[in-house]
Amino acid sequence: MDLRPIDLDHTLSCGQAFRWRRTGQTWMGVVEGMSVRLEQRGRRMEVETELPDSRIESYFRADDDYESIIKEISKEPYVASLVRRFPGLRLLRQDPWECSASYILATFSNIPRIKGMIERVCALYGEEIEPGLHAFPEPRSISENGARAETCGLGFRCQRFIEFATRVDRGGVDFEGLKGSSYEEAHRSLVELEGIGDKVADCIAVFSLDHLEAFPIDVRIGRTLKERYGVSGRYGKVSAFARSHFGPYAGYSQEFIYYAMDRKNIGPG
DNA sequence: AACCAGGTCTCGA
DNA sequence: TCGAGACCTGGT
Repeated sequence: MDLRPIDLDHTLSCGQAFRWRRTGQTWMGVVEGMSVRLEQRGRRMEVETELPDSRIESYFRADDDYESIIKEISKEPYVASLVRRFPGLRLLRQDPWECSASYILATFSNIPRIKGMIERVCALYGEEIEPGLHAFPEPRSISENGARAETCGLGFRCQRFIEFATRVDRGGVDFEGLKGSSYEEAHRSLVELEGIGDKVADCIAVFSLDHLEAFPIDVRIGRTLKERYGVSGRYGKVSAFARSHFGPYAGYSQEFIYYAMDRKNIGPG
């Protein structure tokens, strides 16, 4: 697929999505309930799936003007250096329901465990589309049999997860409306929901609702902002600084920064 | 084998 | 409105 530039390793392992797995040179995942295999080919990728190309292009945000976004966020010197280090890192356009449910589970945990929780939920509730490969479940499967979720090791997130699935199943979350509204409105509506606070709301906004100015601030991003820019304090204040400092595509900047921190802990690659 | 984690909620002041 | 504590438990 001529989606340039794209770097699959950067894009799929930077922490925005939890279910992609790399085996050898192949990345495997599930998009819209269909299995997808991807391989890097220079600055493009090869795609193997039954999903129409248009859906893959949408998932990888091919409609973004990547070059001009990179140019825009590169006005900030630190981000400019990261853009050079990690060319082809792209934001994804995830399904809002899957994204919300996943980030509700991601609360106060760590990535290996988050992946484990999500995989157990998929194995229990999701359709098996290939041997050993499950789709992300529909909200209804969860709401219909919430009790079984207790076997998934979700801890205190379990109740929130079931309640959220039930609400979505009943049409109680208007994702399309949230896409259409402003970032501020979307954020305000999302934090009303049980289990969704400022940070998770921003993850949902930027990773699935096309609000690219959303800038999720977790503890580590927070530390970086304090050390590098001297900003700290309440979420709303730091968030306002980040959106103003990094600009209309702050969400892209955030992903580069987050990935760079992650790399530092693992070691240079 | 302790320790810690992509935060959120609930309290008092 | 704001800051401090509690919080399930899997993965390392």
